[in-house]
Amino acid sequence: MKKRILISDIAKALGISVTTVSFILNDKAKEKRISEALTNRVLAYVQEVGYKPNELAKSLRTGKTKIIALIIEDISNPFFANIARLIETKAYAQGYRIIYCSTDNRLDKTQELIELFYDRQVDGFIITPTVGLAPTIQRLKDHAVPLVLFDRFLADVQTNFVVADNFTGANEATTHLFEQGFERVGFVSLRSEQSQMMDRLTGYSTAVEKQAKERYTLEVATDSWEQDIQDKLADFIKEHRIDALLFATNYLAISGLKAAKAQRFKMPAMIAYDDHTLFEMYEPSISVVSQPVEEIADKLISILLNQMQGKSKSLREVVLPCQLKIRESSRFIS
Amino acid sequence: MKKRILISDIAKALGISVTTVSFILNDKAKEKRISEALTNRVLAYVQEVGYKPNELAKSLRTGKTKIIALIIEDISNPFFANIARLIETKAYAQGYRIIYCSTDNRLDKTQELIELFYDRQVDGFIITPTVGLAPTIQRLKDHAVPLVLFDRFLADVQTNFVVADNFTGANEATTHLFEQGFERVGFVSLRSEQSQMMDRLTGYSTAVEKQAKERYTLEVATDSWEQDIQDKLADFIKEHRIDALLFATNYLAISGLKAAKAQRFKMPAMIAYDDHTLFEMYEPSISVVSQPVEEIADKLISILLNQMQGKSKSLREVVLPCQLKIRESSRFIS
DNA sequence: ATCTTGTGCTAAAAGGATTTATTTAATACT
DNA sequence: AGTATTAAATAAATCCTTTTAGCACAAGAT
Repeated sequence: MKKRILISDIAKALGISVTTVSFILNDKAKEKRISEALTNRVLAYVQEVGYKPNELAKSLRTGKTKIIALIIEDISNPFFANIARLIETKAYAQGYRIIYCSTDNRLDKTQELIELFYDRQVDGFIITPTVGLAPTIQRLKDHAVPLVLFDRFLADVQTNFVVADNFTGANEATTHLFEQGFERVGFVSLRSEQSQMMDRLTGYSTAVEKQAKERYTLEVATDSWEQDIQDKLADFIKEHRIDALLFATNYLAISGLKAAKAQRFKMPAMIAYDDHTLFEMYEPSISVVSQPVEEIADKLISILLNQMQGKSKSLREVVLPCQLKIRESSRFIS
Repeated sequence: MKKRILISDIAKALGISVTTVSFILNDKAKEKRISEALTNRVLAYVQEVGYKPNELAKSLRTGKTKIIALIIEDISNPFFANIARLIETKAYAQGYRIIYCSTDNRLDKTQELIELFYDRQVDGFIITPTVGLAPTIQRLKDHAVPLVLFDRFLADVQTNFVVADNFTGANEATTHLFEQGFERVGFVSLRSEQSQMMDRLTGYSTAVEKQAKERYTLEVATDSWEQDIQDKLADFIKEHRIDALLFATNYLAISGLKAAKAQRFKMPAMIAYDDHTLFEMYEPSISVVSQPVEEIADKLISILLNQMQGKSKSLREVVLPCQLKIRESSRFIS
């Protein structure tokens, strides 16, 4: 268990000053006019003894931590886990590490997490905001902290964000169901004012109106029990004699499938929002509106890096198109 | 964008020394015999101005970061994502944050990550080790870094670990298939020397021998293409006229299902290792050997916390029982 | 001979906390 | 009265870097 080697050890060993070593290690040798001979000697020695600077001390001095905070609804949801994975890879390639936490969409927890990571001086934030988070986000903005929201945005504060075109996604899905010949198309979503949920609802409603059909919506409380959701869903379908359904999230759709299985009723035609291995493999395979996860992750990172490196101060509001993947579950069977 | 308030600001405002404030804030008022009156005055003022210490400076001085590194095969795999979520929650409750990275089971990347996080002075490590990682782990041990492995362990170095009883899990699953009346039970696994894969293979082999039946194994290279895996699987099943299969990982099992779907052959009876939403909902539902994720996460955190808080230096090697969840896919249909 | 300019390097401050060692004042004890 | 003890607080060192400001010397300009 030998002691960590310090920059001062290097300096002492070579009989030069700490400053010089630091300059050389931070690629400022040229700029600071350190001779090439010495530069090479230092580099060689550093290599030889395997010196690595103490990142904490470095961060303390520079104010940069090379850490990005990922504050996300739930890392165990495949949609978020996949994005997390992509973000991680891209950040890593640029020398950034990810520190993350799940919020469960709870405002208090989210606020606390942001505060906490802010105190830890992370270099930037990627956040799926909860309703009511605007003041907290505004504060980050006031402190000029690089940040970008995703999956949803906040109307009350202007920030960078990357979201999918949820209106069009839901609209096209609904229209597709009507075009298939279904008449009583329902919409199941979360009781939430999150922008993505609102947009999906509006997308559905607009499509229904255009077809001059009836609207049937079911809003599930975010903190409901699984069993409760299943019961409500079954009732909803039976009561309104729904013949096709659009689910606003993948887990609601899964609850729907579970309900049908447990209570032995036939699931109407359906489309889910956000793809999932299950939907691809299910019998019948489930049609979905899928978000371009790769592009989302790409945009998130590139916007954030730009902000962090001060290359661009301009606001970036990115809306990416969704893709309607038509599979078997939305087919009309007369 | 006002300036951060420092501990020295507090001291100045109250006309006392920085030392005193620090003692009070670190619950050492009693021990250091700071008068109760002053203690309260300081606490009140700190509360009032909302002072929070700079965590970097704190960490630099104390050597503690309150950060745990989670170095995991792949955060987008539901099995790992679920465990990550549980670990996160438990760590959070104890004031620890998680910094994570996915390794893809690549040795070089894993080594680099460990080195990196070590330099960042994380307080502890939770790692799914790759083959060949023993020297790196040994080095961490030499430096007395708290760590615990999971999902698999390394034979060449003694460390804390938490794994499932993979031998018994695979053994029982295989035996169950024979008991159902299947004759030609195959085993599909990864070409890997990871302990959990070896144990599952041994579990299968032992069960086969006990029944005096034939062994049929297929080992897939870890870096194979999806299409390649599917082709190999289809060939394997046909060539050996397999009537039941045990899959060593959930994603191999999913590849199997995809192959059957794409190439339109009937999937033999099967059991998968590690549960997945898909398996629960699939038609027929897929029997699985499921690992006790909650308990695994519990043990991991409690062992790590114990180590970090110096409560226990003893080695903890935890092996938790798996649960065979019999569903439809392993039923014999004559 | 003096002044600039440029080269190559360094001493010391700064970043913001914790902790060790010490001081001061007050009280208790012969 | 003089000493020992204790309570209450603090100055200064420490953690390990980066960065600012500046020194010493040589070469060229006036």
